[in-house]
Amino acid sequence: MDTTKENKNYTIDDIARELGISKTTVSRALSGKGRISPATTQRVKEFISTHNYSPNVMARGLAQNKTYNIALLLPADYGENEVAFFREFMNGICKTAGKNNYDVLISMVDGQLERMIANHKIDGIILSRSMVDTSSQKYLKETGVPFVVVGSSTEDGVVCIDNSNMEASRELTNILLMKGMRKLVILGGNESYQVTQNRLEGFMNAHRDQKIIIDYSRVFLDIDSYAKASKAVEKALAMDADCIVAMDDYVCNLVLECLNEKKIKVPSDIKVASFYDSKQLAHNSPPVTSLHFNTKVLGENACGKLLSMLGEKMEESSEDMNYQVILRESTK
Amino acid sequence: MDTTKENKNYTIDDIARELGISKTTVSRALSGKGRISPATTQRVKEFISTHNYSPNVMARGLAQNKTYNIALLLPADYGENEVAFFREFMNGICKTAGKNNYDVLISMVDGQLERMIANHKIDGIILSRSMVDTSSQKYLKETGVPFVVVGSSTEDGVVCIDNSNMEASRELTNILLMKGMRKLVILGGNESYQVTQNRLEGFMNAHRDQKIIIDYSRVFLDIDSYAKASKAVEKALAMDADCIVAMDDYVCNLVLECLNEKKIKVPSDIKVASFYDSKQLAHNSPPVTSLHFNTKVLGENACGKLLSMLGEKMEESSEDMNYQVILRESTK
DNA sequence: CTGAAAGCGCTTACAG
DNA sequence: CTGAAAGCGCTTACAG
Repeated sequence: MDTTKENKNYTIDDIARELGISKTTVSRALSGKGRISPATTQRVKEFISTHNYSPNVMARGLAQNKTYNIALLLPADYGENEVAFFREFMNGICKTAGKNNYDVLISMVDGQLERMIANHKIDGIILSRSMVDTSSQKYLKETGVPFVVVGSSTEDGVVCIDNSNMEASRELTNILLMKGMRKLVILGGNESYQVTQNRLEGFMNAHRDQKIIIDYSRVFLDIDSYAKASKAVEKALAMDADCIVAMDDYVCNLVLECLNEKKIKVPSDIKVASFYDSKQLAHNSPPVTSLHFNTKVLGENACGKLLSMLGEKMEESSEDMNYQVILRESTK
Repeated sequence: MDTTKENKNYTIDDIARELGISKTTVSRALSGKGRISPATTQRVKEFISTHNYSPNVMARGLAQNKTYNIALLLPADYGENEVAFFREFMNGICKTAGKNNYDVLISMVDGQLERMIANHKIDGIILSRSMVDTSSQKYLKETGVPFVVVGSSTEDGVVCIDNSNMEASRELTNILLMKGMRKLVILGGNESYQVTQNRLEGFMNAHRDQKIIIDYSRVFLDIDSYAKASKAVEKALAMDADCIVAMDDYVCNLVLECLNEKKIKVPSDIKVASFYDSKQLAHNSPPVTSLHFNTKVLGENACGKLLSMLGEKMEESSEDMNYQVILRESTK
């Protein structure tokens, strides 16, 4: 047995020859398809591990009409606050892709995805948040390349994956209610967004869970300016709410500014919580209770979903829970 | 002529058959290798464009023993201020990769790169800044896969690409000198870093360009704390410098803090410039004059370099200039 | 449980 | 200028 570094790139033919069996058998021992005697399988496995063989994925791809690549479509110019999102998201995707022997191609310039498809370089696509305009989804449907979109889609027949906004919001709301708060007011952004609906639904469901009656007079949507936030906050104060729940960090920051302006103290005068975390909220004084979503897990889930669409059987349940409630001083 | 959407995936065989020529000829007409009559070439080109043919890159790869993929090695956990860097960098890489019909695979989890290499999925690698520990470079050298590193390397025989720190610093310094400043003081970080040396060299060269004598009493390196910055700033003030040049934004921020603390006004009492820009500097009051590097161009250059190592003939000069001097109020 | 053979869609000596 | 044929390294009916 030679201990020198193996530099030769073994092929399946080499193995067959060295082991005195056919390459069909080698192939099957490697893939686990078809019945092969345990003994032969064993011999093959040993050979490949001592000789450091690894199959040529390009060749396998050609034979199987697969590439073992997926594309991740990224916006070319995402903003500062999304940047952390995309890094973690990519990280999660890479992780589960790698586990399943897939690689991730990135596409962030015009025409790149089209080229990948034309060149047969990918088996599937992940459309990241904010890349999901309807026309590109229509285009993708036409090409027939499987894809998942992160977020929500209005197109039908499109597979979406997102943070579990409803469940998470429900959980945070439940916790607030269990802490004894009874009069929660909720402020959110664009009413037509799916995410707004989901978060609101979670909020409502929690009230139902605890048999607490709530009506829409405590719901303020389409908050997209300081002025609107200010009005909503005034109403909340007027109705003597004990906590203001913001659907996202943007709205929450508006709320905090309003309260600050009006010299209302958090949490002594009124409590505050957010359905979406951000560094600012964590470092606010006082720090704000909020939901924290694990974007890496979101990436893992998105990739897992896509791979199973590609016929891969995923090992673990690929739908890990990806949120947690972080209780901070603002609801003390 | 059918106007229906072409769904069939044409192969080179189909084209050959339809056109009544051999697939050898089709292949050559497509690749431009070997002599083919202009007429046949024309016919083939027409056919492929009307029938929307694009070659199967996996198959071509197998035949040529190439993949038309490059890997981009990214740190899994880069910090906040690097995040913008990596996005732009990736953008540049994608752009020139795409132009040359290459795709870029991302690798940010352990073992992923090794797998890509073992699986024959890449032709070359770009090691991004802060991924350049010596051991991985040694490993890569062993594998024989071509790679470029961004930044500087101490390993020999390694191809590096970086911002043109020397040239850029020289230019900014020259501009300051031409504005009439005569006593510049420079503060920089870790002396052993290549980048520090390059920036210092540019600073010195500019003085030489203008026949201005300068000695090392005006150079303060290894500034890595407020205390050290403060001492250097005091000395600068004591020697009546008219401008403090910081080698990077971190050092520059220290300088600004010191000046602020000492109630020294910029630019009326002393001017300030930085060899590396950041948002903070741009939004400082007053905004700080600095060099701005175009990271996207850096990415394009890195990719161009790698592709030419892979035997691709690059179209444009792939070594675009990637910096510019931004004059702001701090040197008014 | 195993093999011979055809095939995946290209490229490229070699021969004309 | 063009083609027939072998080959890239795998997989997979088909046959035993």
